[in-house]
Amino acid sequence: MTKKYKVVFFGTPDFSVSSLKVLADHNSIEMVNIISMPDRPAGRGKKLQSPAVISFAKENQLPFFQTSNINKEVEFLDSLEAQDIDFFVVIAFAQFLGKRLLNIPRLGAFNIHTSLLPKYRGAAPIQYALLNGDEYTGVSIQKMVKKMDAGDIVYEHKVPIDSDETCDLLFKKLEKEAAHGLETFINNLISSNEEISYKKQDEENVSFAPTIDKKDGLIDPFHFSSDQIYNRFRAYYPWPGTFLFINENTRLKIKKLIPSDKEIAPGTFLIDSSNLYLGTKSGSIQLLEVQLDGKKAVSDKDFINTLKSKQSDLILDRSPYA
RNA sequence: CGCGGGAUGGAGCAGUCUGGUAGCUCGUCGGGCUCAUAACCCGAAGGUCGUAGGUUCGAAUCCUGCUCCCGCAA
Repeated sequence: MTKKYKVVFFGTPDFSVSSLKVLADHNSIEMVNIISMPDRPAGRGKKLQSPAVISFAKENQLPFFQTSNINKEVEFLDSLEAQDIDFFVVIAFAQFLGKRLLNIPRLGAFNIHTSLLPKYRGAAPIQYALLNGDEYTGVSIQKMVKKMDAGDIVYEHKVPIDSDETCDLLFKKLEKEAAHGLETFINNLISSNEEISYKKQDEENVSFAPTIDKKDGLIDPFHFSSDQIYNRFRAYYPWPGTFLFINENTRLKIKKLIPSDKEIAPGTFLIDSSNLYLGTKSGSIQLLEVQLDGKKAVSDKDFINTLKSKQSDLILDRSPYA
């Protein structure tokens, strides 16, 4: 009879579910527990909602545990320590694991990180790859140490980024790649009799990808070129999204845009038949789909129709850049 | 009970505060101009104003219930 590895999973959003599924379906793995954040009020109406990982656990009748700080759950840690856990898998958990926790599993805690470490340590590696216009990113699995995302690498895989790829698409792609990477790593671990090869991270080339702030979604045509804004748009789609203010403090969300060569004065709108452009520091951006608060997203054509019928001008509110 | 915006011809909107024959920019169809056009000119069709009820001589407009959509916040 083959040995069953006792595994504890840590994760929270949709993104974690594919990897959790790999573990749950693996016939050499026993899911000891699934740990996630507490239910939170979310959506319009603020109804309580479970993290995606917990919904999965419930549907599949797997044991789970929810807490806002796992390190403080003393009784729970006691019980884990008593269970001879083989390893942890951590993906998009949104909490740090303290020393005591990291010492529990026999083989270690393995974190799936969606960049090629040591590049983009931190919370938003996928967004930063897009923000910087990178042509590829990847999936790394590192054996966790106390320092964030700084552990030795046990698996890595390069993933190309399409030049027009947006964050939502890249997330989906990397969710699959992450799950595939986890599966590969686990199968190697088992078939090699736990001979894991570790690669140290090159501390010279570390970079960070800190949490995205909502107000970073403001488009700044005075300081950024059309390509930079386009990268920002791709990185922040759909969250937090990119936006700017028109007329007087009216927020205009940009749902779709592409860079353009048209040279227009920075911060100036140009309506050319049914196309809408905004001049940037270099080149311009063409707005293809926009949305006003409380309204549905509309095409450039529809937006222009309304402006024409109201005979109102479209001017950029410059106050956010002052 | 988290806060707020919206529903008007096929599309996007104005009109609602201060009730009185429904308008704009497009699209569609027909005609004209043109070598030609997604351009320009002329004309036409198309709406019981989300839904149910109430107030009124009269409701898109005021009041109440309901349904659906969206932004914020998480």
